[in-house]
Amino acid sequence: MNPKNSFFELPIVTRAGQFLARYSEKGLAGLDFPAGRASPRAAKKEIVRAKIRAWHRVTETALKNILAGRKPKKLPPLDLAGTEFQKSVWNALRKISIGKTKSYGEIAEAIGKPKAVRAVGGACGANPVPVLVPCHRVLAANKKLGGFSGGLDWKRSLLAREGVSLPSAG
DNA sequence: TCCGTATTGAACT
DNA sequence: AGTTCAATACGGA
Repeated sequence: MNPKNSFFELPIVTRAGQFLARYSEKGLAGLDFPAGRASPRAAKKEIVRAKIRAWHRVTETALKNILAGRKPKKLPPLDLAGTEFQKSVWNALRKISIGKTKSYGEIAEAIGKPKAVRAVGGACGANPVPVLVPCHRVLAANKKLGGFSGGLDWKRSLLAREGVSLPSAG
């Protein structure tokens, strides 16, 4: 009985595809982009606690709101596994509101380590809960896209949904 | 300890 | 305008 394996994975079906939310006993621990294939292993036989079902409802609503370009009223509790540095970065990311962007350098300054720009990029890539923790709102200094673990198409798409216009070829 | 990284800014062509 | 290079902080092996 590994506590590590006791994650609950539940699908979230949106217009943009089927996301996969992963919950620990403490809250939302991960969110995966649609993988192209609907993973049936998400539907487990295990009894999902009412607690987690409630979180899942909140997650679903929040995710759909963001995909529609609206600010979610409520987020589920987050159980993000990471170092203190990463958590401080993710916390800073959550302060970026819908439709706004910041650069990696600005995030680095926000957490009091202005030189740690590259490390900030690393922490963004390690973000277990994209979209809800808006790692996609971080651009490079010259408004270039930078990178995105879910694929640059997703980053572009998410920003477009929030009304952010990119200077890409324009 | 060494290597890679979703950076950045400056120098060079 | 595109390319290369060094600086820098952090995480994984």
